[in-house]
Amino acid sequence: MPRTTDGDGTPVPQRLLAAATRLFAEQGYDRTSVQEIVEAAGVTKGALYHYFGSKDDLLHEVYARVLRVQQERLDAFAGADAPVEKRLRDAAADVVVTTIDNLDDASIFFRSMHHLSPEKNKQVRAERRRYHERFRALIEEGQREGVFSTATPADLVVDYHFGSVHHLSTWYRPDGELSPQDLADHLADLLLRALRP
Amino acid sequence: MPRTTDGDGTPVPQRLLAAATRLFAEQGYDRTSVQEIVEAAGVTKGALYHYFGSKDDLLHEVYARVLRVQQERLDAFAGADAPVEKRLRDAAADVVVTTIDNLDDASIFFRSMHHLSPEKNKQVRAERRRYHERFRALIEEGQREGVFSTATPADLVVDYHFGSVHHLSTWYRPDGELSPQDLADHLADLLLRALRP
DNA sequence: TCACACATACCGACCGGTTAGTCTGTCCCG
DNA sequence: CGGGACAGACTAACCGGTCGGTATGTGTGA
Repeated sequence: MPRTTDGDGTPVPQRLLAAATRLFAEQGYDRTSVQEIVEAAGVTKGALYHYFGSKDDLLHEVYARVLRVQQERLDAFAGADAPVEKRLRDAAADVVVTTIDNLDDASIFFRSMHHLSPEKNKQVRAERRRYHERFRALIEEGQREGVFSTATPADLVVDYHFGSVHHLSTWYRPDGELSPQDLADHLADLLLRALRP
Repeated sequence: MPRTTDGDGTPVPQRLLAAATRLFAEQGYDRTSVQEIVEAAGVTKGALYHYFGSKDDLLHEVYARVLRVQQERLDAFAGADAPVEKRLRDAAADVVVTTIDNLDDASIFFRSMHHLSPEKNKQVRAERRRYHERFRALIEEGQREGVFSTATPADLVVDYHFGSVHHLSTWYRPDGELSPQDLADHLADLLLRALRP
């Protein structure tokens, strides 16, 4: 039997990624030592450097995974067959729900991006931009149709909305009385209300 | 002549604080060494530890300064003699302008808060809450008067707005075509539009 | 079917370098 | 001449990453 899955059923690379995600979110990238990560995953440094090129590489993998998932979901909502108000509302609410579902990823995202090497940072920013642009296109579509106000430039509206989404990890408490879906509905509502002509 | 001001006219503690602020914002708290700070301020470690108890202490001072300034400004705007819509709009726009004026402080704030020791973190959160509550009271006042919609709970609206304000340091580029005041007007407008009954 | 060759997965000691913080001493002002 | 304001050498603790080594599995040719 290959060691890759021993002890626990999940393969070692995934276990390392999961441990790193949790620890990065809890203590920050710089404050998490490679030693801590491998201990949490039940392996040693040899295993980590067998699968990943560097600690930085590990962080990059976390980002790549999140970005991939979010882009896929946005594309699905934005490309649906429905009026633009509904598509925007659904997309805006969905990003809130999935962000809450992965609050660890979110806090890593907005706190640790500058720890990535310049080239990887550039790569992440490029993917991030693609995401924003898809969202912006949705708003511009509604503005052309006349269902959204043109008082504010679309890209500003996008940054306004995502600013608060990114900050969810700072103030949202899962044990509060507001369910993720309720919160998502409220935030999407705020966006749509701000866009009323 | 006391050494306290030599070389440059500004006192050593302030020079240390200014250097630390810039470096923390540029590279993050953990990636900035005490050695770098003292070199940038033109002194040595002896001076730093003469005035500050620890590196953590230095970060806390940065926070304290920002919070004090922002609270004062908010109190002034919120307590003015004007209809609540105008007071909220002015306060919402002002926080954007002053945040842009001190983008370094802002990026430290939202990236490095978790580096503070638990007790200092608690202290900062408490002051932060006071600030949010003053802002929320303004919204609730308008809701009672019937000039703001009650569709969304006031504290959610506050978090929505400040989420994007905190994220200004991520995406706002001072060399862009949008002046700080223009941007502030747009963001305040988005808030007020979302609150229309 | 057995033996040999090789690859993969992982261990853990180790290294060069960095860091926050300390401590002793010096200088200068009142 | 006493004490505040620093200088700067020093230390003890880590940290990311490397590397030689081992155990297990897999493919292949006779």
